Amino acid sequence: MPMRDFDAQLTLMDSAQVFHWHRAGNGYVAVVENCIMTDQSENGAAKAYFDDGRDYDALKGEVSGFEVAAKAVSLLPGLRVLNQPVWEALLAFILSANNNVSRIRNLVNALCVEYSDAYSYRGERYWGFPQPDTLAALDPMELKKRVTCGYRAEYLVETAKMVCQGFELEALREMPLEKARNELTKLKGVGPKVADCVLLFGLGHADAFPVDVWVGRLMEKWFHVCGSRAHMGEEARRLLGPHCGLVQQYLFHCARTGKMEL
DNA sequence: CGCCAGGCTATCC
DNA sequence: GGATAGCATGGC
Repeated sequence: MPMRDFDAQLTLMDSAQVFHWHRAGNGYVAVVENCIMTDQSENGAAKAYFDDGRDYDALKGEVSGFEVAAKAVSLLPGLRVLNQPVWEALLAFILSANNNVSRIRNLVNALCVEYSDAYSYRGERYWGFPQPDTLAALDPMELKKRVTCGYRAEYLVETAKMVCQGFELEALREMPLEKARNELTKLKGVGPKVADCVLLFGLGHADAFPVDVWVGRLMEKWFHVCGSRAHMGEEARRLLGPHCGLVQQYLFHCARTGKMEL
Protein backbone atom coordinates (compact mmCIF):
# COMPACT_ATOMS: atom_id res chain seq x y z
CA MET A 1 0.00 0.00 0.00
CA PRO A 2 1.47 3.37 -1.01
CA MET A 3 2.78 5.66 1.67
CA ARG A 4 0.29 8.25 2.72
CA ASP A 5 1.25 11.80 1.73
CA PHE A 6 4.63 10.87 0.22
CA ASP A 7 5.72 13.58 -2.24
CA ALA A 8 8.18 11.95 -4.62
CA GLN A 9 8.98 15.06 -6.64
CA LEU A 10 9.76 17.05 -3.52
CA THR A 11 11.69 14.32 -1.73
CA LEU A 12 13.60 12.72 -4.59
CA MET A 13 14.11 15.62 -7.02
CA ASP A 14 13.87 18.95 -5.21
CA SER A 15 15.09 18.44 -1.64
CA ALA A 16 18.87 18.30 -2.25
CA GLN A 17 19.35 15.34 0.09
CA VAL A 18 19.82 12.96 -2.88
CA PHE A 19 21.03 13.77 -6.39
CA HIS A 20 20.74 10.76 -8.68
CA TRP A 21 17.01 10.19 -9.09
CA HIS A 22 15.47 10.57 -12.56
CA ARG A 23 12.04 11.40 -13.84
CA ALA A 24 10.66 8.56 -16.01
CA GLY A 25 7.21 8.87 -17.48
CA ASN A 26 5.02 9.88 -14.59
CA GLY A 27 7.27 8.25 -11.99
CA TYR A 28 10.81 8.35 -10.63
CA VAL A 29 13.69 5.87 -10.95
CA ALA A 30 17.16 5.40 -9.48
CA VAL A 31 19.65 2.65 -8.75
CA VAL A 32 19.99 2.22 -5.00
CA GLU A 33 22.49 -0.31 -3.65
CA ASN A 34 22.67 -2.31 -6.90
CA CYS A 35 18.91 -2.46 -7.41
CA ILE A 36 16.51 -0.49 -9.53
CA MET A 37 14.13 1.39 -7.26
CA THR A 38 11.12 3.51 -8.18
CA ASP A 39 8.90 5.80 -6.18
CA GLN A 40 6.33 2.99 -6.36
CA SER A 41 8.61 0.30 -4.91
CA GLU A 42 7.15 -1.36 -1.83
CA ASN A 43 9.71 -3.98 -0.84
CA GLY A 44 11.46 -3.89 2.50
CA ALA A 45 14.51 -2.06 1.19
CA ALA A 46 12.36 0.64 -0.39
CA LYS A 47 10.25 1.11 2.71
CA ALA A 48 13.36 1.61 4.81
CA TYR A 49 14.86 3.93 2.21
CA PHE A 50 11.75 6.12 2.11
CA ASP A 51 11.62 6.22 5.92
CA ASP A 52 8.20 4.60 5.85
CA GLY A 53 7.13 3.80 9.38
CA ARG A 54 8.20 7.06 10.92
CA ASP A 55 5.37 9.17 12.29
CA TYR A 56 5.87 12.44 10.44
CA ASP A 57 2.64 13.82 11.85
CA ALA A 58 4.24 13.78 15.26
CA LEU A 59 7.02 16.06 14.04
CA LYS A 60 4.84 19.17 14.09
CA GLY A 61 3.96 18.54 17.69
CA GLU A 62 7.59 18.15 18.65
CA VAL A 63 8.44 21.64 17.42
CA SER A 64 5.17 23.34 18.32
CA GLY A 65 7.08 25.69 20.61
CA PHE A 66 8.73 27.27 17.55
CA GLU A 67 6.27 28.79 15.16
CA VAL A 68 8.75 29.10 12.32
CA ALA A 69 9.68 25.42 12.55
CA ALA A 70 6.08 24.29 12.79
CA LYS A 71 5.27 26.40 9.77
CA ALA A 72 8.10 24.92 7.69
CA VAL A 73 6.98 21.39 8.55
CA SER A 74 3.36 22.11 7.71
CA LEU A 75 4.29 23.82 4.41
CA LEU A 76 5.90 20.63 3.06
CA PRO A 77 3.62 17.66 3.66
CA GLY A 78 5.08 14.65 1.92
CA LEU A 79 8.73 15.55 2.42
CA ARG A 80 10.62 12.58 3.83
CA VAL A 81 14.20 12.27 5.03
CA LEU A 82 15.64 9.29 3.20
CA ASN A 83 17.73 6.49 4.67
CA GLN A 84 20.35 6.25 1.94
CA PRO A 85 23.14 3.67 1.79
CA VAL A 86 25.91 5.37 3.70
CA TRP A 87 28.55 4.93 1.01
CA GLU A 88 26.28 6.63 -1.52
CA ALA A 89 25.54 9.55 0.78
CA LEU A 90 29.24 9.86 1.55
CA LEU A 91 30.25 10.15 -2.11
CA ALA A 92 27.46 12.56 -2.96
CA PHE A 93 28.18 14.91 -0.09
CA ILE A 94 31.94 14.92 -0.63
CA LEU A 95 31.06 16.18 -4.10
CA SER A 96 28.59 18.68 -2.65
CA ALA A 97 31.23 20.82 -0.94
CA ASN A 98 31.13 24.44 -2.13
CA ASN A 99 28.88 23.59 -5.09
CA ASN A 100 25.32 24.52 -5.98
CA VAL A 101 22.64 21.86 -6.20
CA SER A 102 22.39 21.60 -9.97
CA ARG A 103 26.13 21.14 -10.29
CA ILE A 104 26.15 18.52 -7.54
CA ARG A 105 23.60 16.57 -9.55
CA ASN A 106 25.83 16.80 -12.63
CA LEU A 107 28.91 15.64 -10.71
CA VAL A 108 27.14 12.72 -9.04
CA ASN A 109 25.76 11.52 -12.34
CA ALA A 110 29.12 11.87 -14.07
CA LEU A 111 30.77 9.83 -11.31
CA CYS A 112 28.16 7.10 -11.61
CA VAL A 113 28.18 6.93 -15.41
CA GLU A 114 31.97 6.90 -15.66
CA TYR A 115 32.71 4.34 -12.96
CA SER A 116 29.76 1.98 -12.47
CA ASP A 117 27.57 -0.30 -14.57
CA ALA A 118 24.21 0.54 -16.08
CA TYR A 119 20.92 -1.15 -15.24
CA SER A 120 18.17 -1.19 -17.85
CA TYR A 121 14.63 -0.42 -16.85
CA ARG A 122 11.72 0.06 -19.25
CA GLY A 123 14.01 0.89 -22.15
CA GLU A 124 16.19 3.39 -20.30
CA ARG A 125 19.58 3.01 -18.61
CA TYR A 126 20.34 4.04 -15.03
CA TRP A 127 23.57 4.04 -13.03
CA GLY A 128 24.31 3.39 -9.37
CA PHE A 129 27.35 4.53 -7.43
CA PRO A 130 30.83 3.08 -8.03
CA GLN A 131 32.23 0.63 -5.49
CA PRO A 132 34.95 1.66 -3.04
CA ASP A 133 37.61 -0.54 -4.65
CA THR A 134 36.88 0.95 -8.06
CA LEU A 135 37.52 4.48 -6.84
CA ALA A 136 40.44 3.47 -4.64
CA ALA A 137 42.32 2.21 -7.70
CA LEU A 138 41.93 5.44 -9.69
CA ASP A 139 44.45 8.11 -10.49
CA PRO A 140 42.95 11.31 -9.04
CA MET A 141 44.01 13.25 -12.13
CA GLU A 142 42.01 10.96 -14.37
CA LEU A 143 39.01 11.16 -12.05
CA LYS A 144 39.24 14.94 -12.02
CA LYS A 145 39.31 15.05 -15.80
CA ARG A 146 36.44 12.66 -16.39
CA VAL A 147 34.08 13.93 -13.69
CA THR A 148 35.22 17.61 -13.64
CA CYS A 149 35.02 17.56 -9.86
CA GLY A 150 38.17 19.60 -9.29
CA TYR A 151 40.06 19.17 -6.04
CA ARG A 152 37.34 16.82 -4.76
CA ALA A 153 38.82 14.02 -6.90
CA GLU A 154 41.63 13.45 -4.40
CA TYR A 155 39.12 13.37 -1.55
CA LEU A 156 37.11 10.65 -3.27
CA VAL A 157 40.13 8.46 -3.95
CA GLU A 158 41.61 8.90 -0.47
CA THR A 159 38.29 8.21 1.25
CA ALA A 160 37.70 5.15 -0.94
CA LYS A 161 41.14 3.85 0.05
CA MET A 162 40.36 4.26 3.74
CA VAL A 163 37.06 2.42 3.35
CA CYS A 164 38.83 -0.38 1.50
CA GLN A 165 41.41 -0.56 4.25
CA GLY A 166 38.76 -1.27 6.86
CA PHE A 167 37.16 2.01 7.90
CA GLU A 168 33.81 0.75 9.20
CA LEU A 169 31.08 3.10 8.03
CA GLU A 170 28.28 0.91 9.39
CA ALA A 171 29.77 0.95 12.87
CA LEU A 172 28.99 4.67 13.06
CA ARG A 173 25.27 3.91 13.05
CA GLU A 174 25.29 2.77 16.66
CA MET A 175 27.74 5.33 18.00
CA PRO A 176 26.73 8.50 19.85
CA LEU A 177 26.44 11.45 17.47
CA GLU A 178 29.54 13.26 18.66
CA LYS A 179 31.78 10.23 18.42
CA ALA A 180 30.44 9.20 15.04
CA ARG A 181 31.02 12.67 13.65
CA ASN A 182 34.53 12.68 15.04
CA GLU A 183 35.27 9.41 13.25
CA LEU A 184 33.73 10.55 9.96
CA THR A 185 35.80 13.71 9.79
CA LYS A 186 38.92 11.55 9.69
CA LEU A 187 37.98 10.82 6.08
CA LYS A 188 39.39 13.09 3.40
CA GLY A 189 36.96 15.73 2.18
CA VAL A 190 34.68 15.17 5.16
CA GLY A 191 34.40 18.18 7.47
CA PRO A 192 31.66 18.91 10.00
CA LYS A 193 28.96 19.80 7.46
CA VAL A 194 29.49 16.81 5.16
CA ALA A 195 29.74 14.55 8.20
CA ASP A 196 26.39 15.76 9.51
CA CYS A 197 24.76 15.10 6.12
CA VAL A 198 26.16 11.57 6.05
CA LEU A 199 24.99 11.00 9.63
CA LEU A 200 21.50 12.31 8.88
CA PHE A 201 20.92 10.88 5.40
CA GLY A 202 22.97 7.70 5.59
CA LEU A 203 23.39 6.61 9.20
CA GLY A 204 20.05 7.18 10.87
CA HIS A 205 21.15 10.01 13.16
CA ALA A 206 18.01 12.14 13.18
CA ASP A 207 19.66 14.57 15.59
CA ALA A 208 22.49 15.48 13.19
CA PHE A 209 21.93 19.09 12.11
CA PRO A 210 23.93 20.08 9.01
CA VAL A 211 24.68 23.80 8.87
CA ASP A 212 25.43 25.04 5.36
CA VAL A 213 25.21 28.65 4.15
CA TRP A 214 21.40 28.53 4.00
CA VAL A 215 20.92 26.98 7.43
CA GLY A 216 23.44 29.43 8.84
CA ARG A 217 21.34 32.30 7.56
CA LEU A 218 18.04 30.90 8.77
CA MET A 219 19.40 30.11 12.22
CA GLU A 220 20.31 33.77 12.58
CA LYS A 221 17.17 35.29 11.09
CA TRP A 222 14.54 32.82 12.27
CA PHE A 223 15.99 31.56 15.56
CA HIS A 224 18.26 34.46 16.52
CA VAL A 225 21.18 32.11 17.00
CA CYS A 226 24.52 33.50 15.89
CA GLY A 227 28.12 32.34 16.20
CA SER A 228 29.91 29.34 14.73
CA ARG A 229 28.25 26.57 12.79
CA ALA A 230 29.10 24.17 15.59
CA HIS A 231 27.28 26.38 18.07
CA MET A 232 24.25 26.58 15.77
CA GLY A 233 24.06 22.80 15.65
CA GLU A 234 24.21 22.56 19.43
CA GLU A 235 21.48 25.14 19.81
CA ALA A 236 19.30 23.40 17.22
CA ARG A 237 19.53 20.16 19.21
CA ARG A 238 18.69 21.94 22.43
CA LEU A 239 15.76 23.89 20.96
CA LEU A 240 14.28 21.43 18.47
CA GLY A 241 15.02 18.10 20.09
CA PRO A 242 16.19 14.67 18.97
CA HIS A 243 14.62 14.94 15.52
CA CYS A 244 16.09 18.35 14.76
CA GLY A 245 17.83 16.94 11.68
CA LEU A 246 14.49 16.08 10.13
CA VAL A 247 13.25 19.56 10.91
CA GLN A 248 16.40 20.98 9.37
CA GLN A 249 15.36 19.53 6.04
CA TYR A 250 12.05 21.40 6.10
CA LEU A 251 13.70 24.64 7.18
CA PHE A 252 16.45 24.30 4.60
CA HIS A 253 14.00 23.77 1.76
CA CYS A 254 11.77 26.66 2.79
CA ALA A 255 14.77 28.99 2.97
CA ARG A 256 16.48 27.84 -0.22
CA THR A 257 13.35 27.96 -2.36
CA GLY A 258 11.96 31.14 -0.87
CA LYS A 259 8.81 29.47 0.46
CA MET A 260 9.56 31.36 3.65
CA GLU A 261 11.25 34.72 3.56
CA LEU A 262 14.72 35.01 5.04
C1' DC B 1 31.43 39.37 -16.64
C1' DG B 2 31.27 38.67 -11.30
C1' DC B 3 29.14 36.41 -7.52
C1' DC B 4 27.87 32.33 -5.41
C1' DA B 5 27.38 27.45 -4.15
C1' DG B 6 24.27 21.84 1.24
C1' DG B 7 32.95 23.47 2.61
C1' DC B 8 37.40 21.44 3.25
C1' DT B 9 42.41 21.54 4.11
C1' DA B 10 46.38 23.81 5.48
C1' DT B 11 48.24 27.31 8.01
C1' DC B 12 48.31 31.20 10.77
C1' DC B 13 48.15 33.18 15.51
C1' DG C 1 41.36 26.70 20.44
C1' DG C 2 39.36 30.06 16.57
C1' DA C 3 40.10 32.85 12.19
C1' DT C 4 41.54 33.06 7.24
C1' DA C 5 43.48 32.03 2.30
C1' DG C 6 43.24 29.07 -1.44
C1' DC C 7 40.89 26.02 -3.90
C1' DA C 8 38.18 23.86 -9.22
C1' DT C 9 34.15 24.36 -11.54
C1' DG C 10 30.11 26.02 -13.56
C1' DG C 11 25.09 27.86 -12.60
C1' DC C 12 22.96 32.01 -12.86
